[in-house]
Amino acid sequence: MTLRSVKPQHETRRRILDAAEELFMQHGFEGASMRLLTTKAGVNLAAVNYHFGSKDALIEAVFQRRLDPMNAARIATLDKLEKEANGEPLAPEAIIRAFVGESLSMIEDAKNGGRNFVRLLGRTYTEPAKPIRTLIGRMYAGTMERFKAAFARALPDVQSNELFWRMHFMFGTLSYTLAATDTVQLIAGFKPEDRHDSQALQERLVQFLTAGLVSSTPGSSTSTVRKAA
Amino acid sequence: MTLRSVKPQHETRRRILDAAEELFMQHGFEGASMRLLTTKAGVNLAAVNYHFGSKDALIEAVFQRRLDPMNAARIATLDKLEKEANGEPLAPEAIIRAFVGESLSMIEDAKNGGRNFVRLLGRTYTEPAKPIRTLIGRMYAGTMERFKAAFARALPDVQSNELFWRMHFMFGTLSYTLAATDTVQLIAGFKPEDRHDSQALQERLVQFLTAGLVSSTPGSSTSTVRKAA
DNA sequence: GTATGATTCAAACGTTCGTTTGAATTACTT
DNA sequence: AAGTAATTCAAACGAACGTTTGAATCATAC
Repeated sequence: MTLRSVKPQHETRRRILDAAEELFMQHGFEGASMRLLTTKAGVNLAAVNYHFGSKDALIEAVFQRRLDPMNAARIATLDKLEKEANGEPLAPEAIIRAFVGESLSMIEDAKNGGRNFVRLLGRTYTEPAKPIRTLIGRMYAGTMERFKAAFARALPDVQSNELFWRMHFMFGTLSYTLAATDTVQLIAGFKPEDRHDSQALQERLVQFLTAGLVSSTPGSSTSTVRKAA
Repeated sequence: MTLRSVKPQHETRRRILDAAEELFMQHGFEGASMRLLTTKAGVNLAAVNYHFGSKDALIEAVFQRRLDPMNAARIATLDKLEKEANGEPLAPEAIIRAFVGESLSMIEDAKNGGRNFVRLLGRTYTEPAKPIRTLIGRMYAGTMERFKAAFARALPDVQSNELFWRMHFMFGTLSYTLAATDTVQLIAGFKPEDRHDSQALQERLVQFLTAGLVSSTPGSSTSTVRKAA
């Protein structure tokens, strides 16, 4: 009847995706069972298989929903910056900001579940299961090539394999920051009020990453911090 | 008979620990089943419960075996450096080197399974299961306090909460580098020959981290890279 | 050699897993 | 209102999970 209000076509799908996002983040892919998941979503146990086919397909759908738009936004930002620059190479910091900003802004999006997803994403970079790694790699491939090219223009005196490693480090720092489980709280006395201030976090992160990415190559240039005490 | 040679007291325990180390790294804690694990170790299915009590206790034992000596070595290195410095604060790079060197040297230890463990460790930092996070946090607590104090002396003009975040970033970069699953290969065109050159990797990593850790605070000092294009 | 404790073994325990089934219900078209 | 497709539902499926059991085997002391 009219009691159950609007049923926007595929509400069940959305409910499942939201619940999966949160539970995969909290318990991992194997730890979040179908029964726990469907109960939290308020749907029947068989709904996942009906709408997605299998649990693996659900995992893929969870990433599809967020990752494709997120990477599209990253590339759009980069395109816009390069257009504004009129052929000049971008500042490394601007490129870094284009890459991490899209993730970090989702942290504040607690209402729409963006926070859940971004933490899930951070954890997934170190996921052992091969199909999931393949999935993530496939979804990121184009974006990574695009950003590597931008960095190569911005940092012409950093060699290609050197740049590869620095992007690797950048990726690691970001993913760990996103995942930010309570491990860090237990390890180093976490200050919860900082965590939600994504603007301050972004400034700290961008500063840290920029310094690391633009640092002079050890073997080449003049002043390095080496030598030490 | 004399056919089976020396049986050094607890060989079964060691075989189980080695197999667990590798399989936990490859498949995760839940993904590596007892049957798979005991088969690889060449022991009976019940051996884990007999020698360790439960699968959870085995997980804990896997970390105990490597983590305690590793952190002890980190602190010993730091003690030695500070003793040599005669009260002078250490160079930040030296502290970083003391921290990451102990992990990276294990990468080359393929024979004794050190590589397996260090990759397992990398992925465990983002492990969702609460008992495991608690375990890791407990095992790291003392070491982190010790290193935070050393960094605080080396970087007197970096505020405490600022320092916390930079150490957080450092931790993330290291753990991701250690985990270094094939994700990175799929994402960015991995060069396998680099991965095993742990010496070159350490130089790159130390350089990246040092630059990030000593970078000037945005709000305070004069020259920052900000502004950008 | 025989007794004692430690370890290994094959088999089974109960539980939970992801998935499937076929009927019941809902939504939509004519 | 009748008919058709889409969705939901309770129930069950076989498989795999971690763990337990009790007898068999081993090592070691007397």
